[in-house]
Parts: sequence; structure tokens; C-alpha cells
Amino acid sequence: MERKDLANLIFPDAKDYTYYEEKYVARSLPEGAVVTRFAPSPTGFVHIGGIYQSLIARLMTKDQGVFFVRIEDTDQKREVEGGTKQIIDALYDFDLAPNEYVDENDVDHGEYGPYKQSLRKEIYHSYAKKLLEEGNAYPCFCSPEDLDAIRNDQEKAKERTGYYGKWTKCRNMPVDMAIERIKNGDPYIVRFKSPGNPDKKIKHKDVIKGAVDFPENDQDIVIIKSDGLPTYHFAHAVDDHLMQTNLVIRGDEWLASVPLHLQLFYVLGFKSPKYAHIAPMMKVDGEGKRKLSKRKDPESAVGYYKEEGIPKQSVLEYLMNIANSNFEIWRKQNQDKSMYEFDFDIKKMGVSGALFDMVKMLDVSKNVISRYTAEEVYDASLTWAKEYDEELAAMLENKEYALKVLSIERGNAKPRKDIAKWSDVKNTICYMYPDKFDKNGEFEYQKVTDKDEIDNIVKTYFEKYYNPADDKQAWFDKMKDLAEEMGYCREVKEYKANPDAYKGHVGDISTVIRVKLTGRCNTPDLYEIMQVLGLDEIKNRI
RNA sequence: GGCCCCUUGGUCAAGCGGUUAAGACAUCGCCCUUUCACGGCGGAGACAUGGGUUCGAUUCCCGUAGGGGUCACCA
Repeated sequence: MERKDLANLIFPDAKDYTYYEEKYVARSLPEGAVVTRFAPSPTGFVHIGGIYQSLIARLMTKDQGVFFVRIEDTDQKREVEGGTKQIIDALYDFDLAPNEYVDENDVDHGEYGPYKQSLRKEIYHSYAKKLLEEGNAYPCFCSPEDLDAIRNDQEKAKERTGYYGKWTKCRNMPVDMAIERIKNGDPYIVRFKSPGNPDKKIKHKDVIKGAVDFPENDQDIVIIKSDGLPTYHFAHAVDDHLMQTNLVIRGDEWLASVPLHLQLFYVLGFKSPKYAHIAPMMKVDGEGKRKLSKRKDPESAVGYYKEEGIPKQSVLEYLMNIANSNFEIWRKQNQDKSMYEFDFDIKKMGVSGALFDMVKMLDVSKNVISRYTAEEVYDASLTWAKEYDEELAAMLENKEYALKVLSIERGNAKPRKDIAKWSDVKNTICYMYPDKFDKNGEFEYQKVTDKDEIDNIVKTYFEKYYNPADDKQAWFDKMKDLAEEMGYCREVKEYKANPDAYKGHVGDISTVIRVKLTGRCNTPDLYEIMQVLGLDEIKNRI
């Protein structure tokens, strides 16, 4: 009996691997075009890190390369119904549509599929069979208990753990015995027969991490599990070879697997891709920090941003800042350009994980939203409100009025930056709505707090000075006149030079009017507010 | 524990043998014809640590400490 018989016994129906080599023809792409992918497991949770990775992938491929999505569902225990749809939808939500992918009905969009690993079983079998025939893989009959025992012995002997070299039981099993045991019905999996020597070093040049040297891999890792599906490592090698990935962008938890992966590519006769291992986003936890966690950090889920109403553009630009910190300088100078025009450099990405900073994210978002027109703010908040805030949606029903409100101090050279997320909108505009305003509410006045004084100021202003037809300058001059009449200084500077001569200054007076009309002391330009409110509503509030 | 990586202000970070050690967020003060915001100006605030190498180290080398990753029939 020979290895070929063993291979046939294990994978009787597998096609010869050359079938696939011929089937997946070379991509015709311009010189230097990047082919990369996002390869998530459909666990029903789309992590912000996935968007980050996809952003980088999209940036690297832009219009001449290929960005595809491959669903890695080889661990059926973790798979969640609808997981694939969530991933693809999230990518579309963030304008990161892949060039090739599989949809929720398992329909492939692209020529190099299937793009879902569970549908590629026979492909993996063909390559595993090749390895078996060549003697680069072997069936292993060790039970989980056997493996535990080996590890125990290794720990006792203070040696490296794992299935390798002298600790293996099945690596050198005669072919005849293996065949006999399989025929006998003994359970087994198939392992890679590693040619590595850990005393030798391999040199790896990571696109992001730079030069990293490792000992060679000597672990006989499993390549085909008992359910017939491949492990990540094997699937990675086979898929990225066949799909012709030339740049693997993935989380740096994979960095330690590079020696194994390179070895796999080598033994399989594949050209290995370049690797870019990106650092994860971190979060402070007690004394130290840890990766942004699905369980503990709501902001790790992409759904969080949608619910909060943080625009996708804001999330993307924040991520861009983390990826290349010079992005924000560029953005400041190129306010109107698409972020994709930025000259992104993957080599500039940080090698260690950055703390995720929501305050910074919201600041980025304020800037992003400040560039929106009133119409855009209106559309986006309405869309958000329809799903998450009925009250806001109702307020926005009168579009003409809403637009007037949202236009206050917007569209000029120094737009207001008071909205970081759509869920802020209600609070920033609610006092502009008669039915949301309670004129009998207890308001915080700033400086002038005496009730009679307040009444007096308001009364005098509306009886003697206010004229809705005034332009802004006239309006403000009258505010000064009022200040003077009430014993307040017309000019703030003058007041500051001689504070004892007056009860206060024009700002204190206008604040009284402001609070009376809006219920708060911080609002945008009062003149504009009064214009939008209209005389009837103003009268109603005084 | 083995292997690998990392360490510049509260945070994100420029830097790549000689700099007054950028910038952004946060913070504080002042200014900007009314508040808040915006904007402007300014303040405070950092090279983990010990040894080398060097005329000179934040930058190069070694050690120490701290942090992170990885050692599955999970990805």
C-alpha cells in the first residue's frame, strides 16, 4: 500500500488539484494592482474593526485593484443565521462595497468563488489529498484526551506545547497501519506534516510591522477537521492562492501564525501574498488596556453608530485618522474633497493598538457635519429619526420650517459645530418649536436674576425697541439702546474698564431676552432666531 | 512560561544621531461688536528605566520594568 492509496481512501471523490489550478485563471489587472479581501466569520456581530480593515482594503484597491469578501464559516458552532447579510449590509452602509462577494442566498458575485468556505469543501479536499499523496500530510488518530496527555507531559518537562516533532504519535505511522485504522472506523483528522526546524529563523517583512523574525514552524497543525472542513490556516492558503490575493490585510493576532502560513504556501507550491497586520483598537480597562470588546463595549458594534446617529462619514474619517494621522492635516486643507483623494500610505499605520477615543470621534463628526448643508442635515436627521426618534421625526415634518431652523449659522465661513450626531438634533432645535417650549418653565438666567428686573427689561424691549423689520445692525443698535436705558453699558469693553459704573453690559441684557425667548442661555445668533420664530410666537413667549 | 511585538504630554501622534521635541482631541486663560459654539492667540503638559556606542542620543545596541499578541479539530 502506498500514500496514494491512503489519499484515495480518505478523499475518494476529490478532483485532482490541477482542476482548480486551471479553473481559476489569472486575473487580468494592471501592474501593481492590489487584490485583497475581508474574511469575516458570520457570527452575527459586525465589529468596527471589520469596517476599519475594509476601509484599508478599499483604500489599497481604490479603482484598479480588487477587494472581495470571503465568508469564513468553517466553524459551524459559531455561525449565526443572517450573519452574511449583516456583513455585506454593513459594508454597503459604509460605502465600502466589495467588488466580489457572496450574498445571503449563497449567490456569488464574482468569478473566483464560491466566496463562502463551507461551499468550498471539495476544493480543500483536493489540496489535502495532494499533500497526503506527497507525504506532506497524514491522518492523525489522536483523541482530545491523547492531546491533553501530550500537553501535560510537555508542561511537566517544561517544553513547548503542541503537536510537533518527537511528541507526535501519528506523524510517522506506517501507511498500512493508517489505512487499516481508517478501514477499522477509527476517528481521525488530517494534519500537515511540517518540514520546519525551530532552530532556524525565518525572515518576514510585514507591510505594517516591518521586519519580524520568527523560528520556523514545526507544528503539525490540523488542516482538515473531523467534520471535513478545513481549519483557518489551510483554508487561508488554498483560498488566497486560488483567489489570487496578493495582499492579506488582517488583525495582528495573526502575526504569530505567519511562519506557519508561509510554510503552508511553500509546501503547497503557492506564491505567498504580502501581509499587512493591523493593530487592533484598544480600550482602557482598569489599569491596563485591552482590545475593543464585543461584550463590554457597545461602540465595538457597527450598529451602535447607526443607532446613535453618528454619520458613516464621521466614523470613516475617524478611522482614517487612526490609520494615517496626517489625514486630519490634509482634511483641514482639503475640506471639500472626498477622503479617497487622500494619499493613503499603509506603511504609516501604527504598529501598536490605539485607544479608541469617542470624544475625538465626536469632534471629527462635528467637523464632518459642519460641512453639510442644511438640506443634508435635514435629510440625514429625518432618516435617522424615522427609525429611532418619532418625536424628532414629527418635528421635522414641516420641512420648510425645519430648514429655516437648521440654516441658522450654517453654510457660512464659520459654521456652527454643535451637532456631532443626529441624536443631538432634537436638543439643539427643540426650543424653536412652539409645542416643545414651555414658557412657564424655570429658566436659568445668567447674570440678571431678579424677576422684576427681568420683566422690566423684556417689557421695555418689546414695547419701545423691537421691530421685526429691523436688519441685524439696527436690531443690535436697539439692544444697545435698551441696555443704556436700563443702566447697562452699551459696550462690553467699556464695561470691563469700569465695571462699577454700570449694572452690567449689553450682553447681560441680550441674555435676558435670549433666555426669555428660548429658555436657555446658549443658542445661536438671537437675531436669526427671532426672525425664524416670527412675531406671533415671540409675543406668545413674553 | 516559550516565542514575537510595543513603550514620546490625559488621548491619538510627528520624529528617523544635533529640533526651542510638530500637530490634533481634551484642559486652562485671553481676544473676537450679546450668550454658547465657531475662529484667533497663548498657557500647562511627554521622549518608561539603567547601562553602553558616539563629540553628541528621543532616535542605534544590551539589560530591566510595564503593556500587548500568540501558543485549539476558533477564526
